[in-house]
Amino acid sequence: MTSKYALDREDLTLNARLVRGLREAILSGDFKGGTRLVEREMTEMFGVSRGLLREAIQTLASEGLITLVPHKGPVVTLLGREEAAELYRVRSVLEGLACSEFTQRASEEQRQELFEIFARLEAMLGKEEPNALVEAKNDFYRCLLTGAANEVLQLMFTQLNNRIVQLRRLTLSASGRFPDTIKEIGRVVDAIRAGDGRRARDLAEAHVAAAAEVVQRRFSELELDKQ
Amino acid sequence: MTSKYALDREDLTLNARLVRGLREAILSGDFKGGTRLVEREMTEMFGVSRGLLREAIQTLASEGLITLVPHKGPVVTLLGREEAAELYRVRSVLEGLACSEFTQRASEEQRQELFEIFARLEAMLGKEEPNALVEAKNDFYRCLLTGAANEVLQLMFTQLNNRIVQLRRLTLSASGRFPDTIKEIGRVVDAIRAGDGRRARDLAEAHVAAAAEVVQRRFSELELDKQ
DNA sequence: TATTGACTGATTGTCAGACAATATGATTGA
DNA sequence: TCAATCATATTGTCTGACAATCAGTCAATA
Repeated sequence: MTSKYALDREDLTLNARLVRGLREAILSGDFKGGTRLVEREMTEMFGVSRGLLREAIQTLASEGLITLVPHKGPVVTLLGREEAAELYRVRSVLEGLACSEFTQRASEEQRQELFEIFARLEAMLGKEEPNALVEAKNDFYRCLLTGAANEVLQLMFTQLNNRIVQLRRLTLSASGRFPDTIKEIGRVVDAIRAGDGRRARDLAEAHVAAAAEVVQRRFSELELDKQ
Repeated sequence: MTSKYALDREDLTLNARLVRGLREAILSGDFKGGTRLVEREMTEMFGVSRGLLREAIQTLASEGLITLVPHKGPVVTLLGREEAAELYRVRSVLEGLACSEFTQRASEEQRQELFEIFARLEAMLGKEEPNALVEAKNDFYRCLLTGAANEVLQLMFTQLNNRIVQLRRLTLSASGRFPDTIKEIGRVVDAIRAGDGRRARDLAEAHVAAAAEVVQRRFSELELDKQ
C-alpha cells in the first residue's frame, strides 16, 4: 500500500549509496577487471568507515562484480572467455523469458513505449554515437523488463547484465555488427507486436547467441596478441 | 590447477562460515519467513561481532533470503503468492537450460550418475520418506548442474532454489503429486538419455510449470483460511 | 473523542581504534 | 640458485561509542 508520495527509502542509508557508487565505479570502467580494491584506499576515496566499506564489498561480491580472495582482498572480477560464454548462455534464456513475459503481460502503453524506443534505435543506423546507442539500448531493456512484470527476472537479468557490461569494450569494437543487431532486435519486436510470445522468445535467444559468438571471436583475436 | 589435497578455502574465514550458517538456519526453517533478525540476539546466538554479522546479513540480503528495511532491520524474506509465481517462471527457464546443457556437455560418468540417482528416486515411489526424497532430489539437481558445466547457471539456479525452499511446506503437503512428479522427471531423463536436449528442455519447463501450479493452488486454499 | 506533540526505550547506522592472522616481497645463508 | 627467514602491508575480527530513527506511551488540545 505504498502511497504515490512515499519518499524513496532506497538510498536513504549511506550504505545503500555506497553500494550504488561502488557499483557505478566498476560498471563505468573506472575500476577495471583485475583491479585490487584495497580497503584503506577505498575508505579515503569514498569517505566512509572501513566497516561500511566492507559491507558494501560483500554485497557486490555476491552480485559477482567483485571476487573475494581470502586474506588477499577483493578484486574486480575479471571475465575470462569461458565465463563470458556461460554468462551469455544464461542471459539468452532470461532475455527470452523477458520477451515472452512482455508479450503476455505488458500494458498497451508499455508496448507503445517499447516500439518507440526501438524506432529511436533504428534511427541511429547511419550515425556513429556509441553513447547514445548504449543509452537507447538500456532504455529498451528497462522497458522490456518493466513490462515483463516479473521482479525476480528483472533482478536476475540486471545482475547478469552488470557482469556482462565489462565486456562492452569487446562488443563495441565490433560495432560493424550494429545493423545486424538492429535487424535481429527488429524481428523480436515484430513478434512482440504480433503477440507471438513464443516466437519473440526464440528470436531473442538467437539474438543473444549471435552476440555471444561475436564476443567469442573477439576473445580469439585478442588472445593471439596476448601470447 | 587445484591439487586434490588443497584445503577448502571456501569457509576459511569466519565470515564465510557465518554466511553459510545463517543461510542454513533460514533454509532449514529455523528462522521462518517474516522473522525479524535482531542484531544483538544474532551476535549472541552465533558468537560473532556485530560488524561481522552485518556483513553476513548484507550478503544474504543480496541473495534475496533477507529483506533489509532501513532503520528497522533485517527480516527473513516472506514469499507472497505473486512472488512465488515469478520465482517459478524464472526457475522454469533456468532448469530447462540446465537440462539442455547437461545433454550437450555432461561426461559419460555424469550421465550414468544422473540415471542412477533417478532410479533411486523412482524406487521411492511406494514409500513415505520425505527426508530421503528431498535428499535424492537435491542429489539429482546437484548432478544435473555439475554436468551442465556452467557455473553462472549453477550459481543463479542455486540462489533461486534457495528462495523457493521456503515454500517446501506447501509443496510437501501436496505430496500426493509425487507419482506425477516422478513421471515428469522420468520423461526429462528419457530425453536426456536420447540426447535430445531440446525436448529435455521443453519437458523440464513443463514440469516446473506444473509444480508452480500446485503451489498456486495451495496458496489459494490457505488464503481462504486466512481471511 | 480524535488528533497532535513530546518523551522514552530499543535498535539500527556509522565511526574509530585496536590487535591477531596471513600474504608478499626482500634478505640472508647455504 | 635455492631455501629458510624476516619485515611490512593488508585483511580479518573485536570492542566500544554515539547519533539517527522507530515504536509505543501518555498527556495536552481542539
